[in-house]
Amino acid sequence: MTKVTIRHVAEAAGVAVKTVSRVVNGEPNVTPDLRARVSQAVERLGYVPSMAARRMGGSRSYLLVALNDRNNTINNWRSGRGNDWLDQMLHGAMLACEAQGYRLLFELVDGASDDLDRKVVGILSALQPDGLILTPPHSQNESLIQMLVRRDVPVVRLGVPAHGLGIGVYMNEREAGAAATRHLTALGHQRIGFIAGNERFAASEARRQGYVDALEEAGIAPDPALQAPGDFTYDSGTTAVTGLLSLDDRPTALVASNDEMALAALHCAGRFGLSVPADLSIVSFDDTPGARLSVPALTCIRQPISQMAASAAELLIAASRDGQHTPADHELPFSLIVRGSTTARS
Amino acid sequence: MTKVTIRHVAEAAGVAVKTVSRVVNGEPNVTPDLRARVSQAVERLGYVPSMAARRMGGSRSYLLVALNDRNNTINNWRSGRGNDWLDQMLHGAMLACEAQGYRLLFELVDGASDDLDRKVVGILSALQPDGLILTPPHSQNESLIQMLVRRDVPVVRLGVPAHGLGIGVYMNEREAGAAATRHLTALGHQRIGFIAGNERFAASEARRQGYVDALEEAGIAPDPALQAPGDFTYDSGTTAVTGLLSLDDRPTALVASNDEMALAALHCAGRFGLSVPADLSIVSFDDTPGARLSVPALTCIRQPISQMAASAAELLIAASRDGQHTPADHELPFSLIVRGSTTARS
DNA sequence: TCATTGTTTGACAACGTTGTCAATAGGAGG
DNA sequence: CCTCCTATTGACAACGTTGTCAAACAATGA
Repeated sequence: MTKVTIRHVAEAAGVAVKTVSRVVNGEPNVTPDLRARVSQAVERLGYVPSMAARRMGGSRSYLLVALNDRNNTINNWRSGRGNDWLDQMLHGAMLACEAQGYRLLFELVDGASDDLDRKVVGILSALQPDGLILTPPHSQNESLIQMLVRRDVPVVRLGVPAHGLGIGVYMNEREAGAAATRHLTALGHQRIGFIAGNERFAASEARRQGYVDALEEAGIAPDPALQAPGDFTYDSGTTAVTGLLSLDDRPTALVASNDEMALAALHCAGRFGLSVPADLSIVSFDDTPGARLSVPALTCIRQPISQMAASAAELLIAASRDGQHTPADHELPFSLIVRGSTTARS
Repeated sequence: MTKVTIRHVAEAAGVAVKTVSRVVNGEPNVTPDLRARVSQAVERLGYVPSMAARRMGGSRSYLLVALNDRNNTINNWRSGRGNDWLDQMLHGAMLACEAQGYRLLFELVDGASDDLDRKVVGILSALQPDGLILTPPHSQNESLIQMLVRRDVPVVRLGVPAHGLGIGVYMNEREAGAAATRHLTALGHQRIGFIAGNERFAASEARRQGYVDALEEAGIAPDPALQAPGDFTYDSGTTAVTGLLSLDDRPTALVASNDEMALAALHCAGRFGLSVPADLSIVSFDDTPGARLSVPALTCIRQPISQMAASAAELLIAASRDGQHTPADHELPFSLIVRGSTTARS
């Protein structure tokens, strides 16, 4: 009933502790006979190695840390990612960790540059993780990442290309912006408005560029008056949409940079006597639960969040195991989910 | 630039490592002189003790683990708690941990009883946390908790009274159900429907009882026909509401056991030609973002989730520090947030 | 046969901290 | 001034694992 250590297993199996260690870690050079005896003892005693001792004795900690900005998790949708971004991220990363005997520790950080650096170093010193997952907007913090790379900590940057500094796992935001817009041009829309996201996030500008790309593809001249600023919040969506719908030559369709602003657009349209999608088509980004439950449900771009997180974890584990530190970029596919908020131009 | 250990600090300050340990841990019996010298060295070298080594050497791990059911986090609102339950929980618990130099590790578990027990024991062996936070529905799993108590692991049970087994941190669900209902009776409603939650969660039945309590208080005989089953999902809400609104003597108000089913009710009401709140008042539970963004916004009961989580963490830290293991119950207050979905009976 | 190579096994130090206990210093009381 | 007690400091073992290295043994080739 008391704590069972590697020594107990060794004794039970009649071998040296090092042999148990080898078996538990799947190392080579153990005869099948011994391997079986040890495995049986492990099973029978219910032995699970202590992470702390592993970290002390060996060179790995079997721990990954995910850094998230505090403002992104507080219950306010302020980040534009919605609460289930976190949810999916954790789910994806944890499954991948679990499969490889790793654990994920989730940390909240905030604060300005210097303070943040100090905090991250503290986390590194205390936890000594085998790798770090950075989420937006910190995944764009070049100086922070430089510091981490200098310290030889494997780093995955979620949501942005790494461009040689760390490992990037992301979707093509620009292409996604284009896909959203193409969906509308294909439906015959010509006047298409765009509600931008918070500039703090690199994805915001990329999506806007994609929007412009698709318009040009369709031979439509991008009209600056149709591009409204936003910051991912409901209120900013209301402001933006009010402006766009007040134009003399109002748009027949909108691309909103996230679901929340799209919901604002949905409600706002009603105030202008417009019905969605008959008078106004709306495409957005995120595919949050709110987007599925609205009436009509929103056509939107879905990010492969949990796959991105799973890849991130796998890449870090591989990097730490092989002691490699190769920068890399991994682009994952997004998907366009067509629902009731878009229709052909009447 | 390399790893700085307690030995480096000791050397820099010209004292023994044990003295540094004492200063870092705020132990008594160190002269102010030395304390200052050591603190300064710690600061200058940027020393942060290694959690792994602390766990190895000492008796504490400075780590709490929160156990959550996998089905509650997957992006589907299936649990009835909405995604931001997780968000708020993490936020509250982490803040409390941070304030005391602890860390929180979030773990997903699932599976049936035996399997679950084994998994939890594995987590205990690997991580050796100073305490465990259980979320619903596992916080109701008496056999699991008995096992944990037997192993002397401090346990907080979130969302339910502990009744002598572990530490309970919760809100009074029954009273909350009554408060929601009282709000409606006070507005003059007589025919008040109730949409129940998933029976797997103890809160579901408690809320229903509170509903009955409030009706009786108001001298209204509870009508079984007005009580519809549900499981916290949108679809179950639709089914329930369709049934209730199809009654000859249809209710003028509804209590929904969570926001998502309330949103279903909101949409459903439209299909029956009823407008909310003029023809149908709706009160719900959770106060999720969706409840605030709907039109009209939902009147609802708000759980003090992040406070509950913070208390949980604080109680565990105290319990582990004092080596105490006293069962206790802590009830936290809920709040009724009145918004646009309720009005006086016309 | 003997040296050589490779495979399997284990002994032992090391990791960075805290718990224990002994040594020392400083003060109080006689 | 001496003794006793307490406050302060430090030396050292211990925690549970893995890395390193050497020993024992088996297989290979000359």
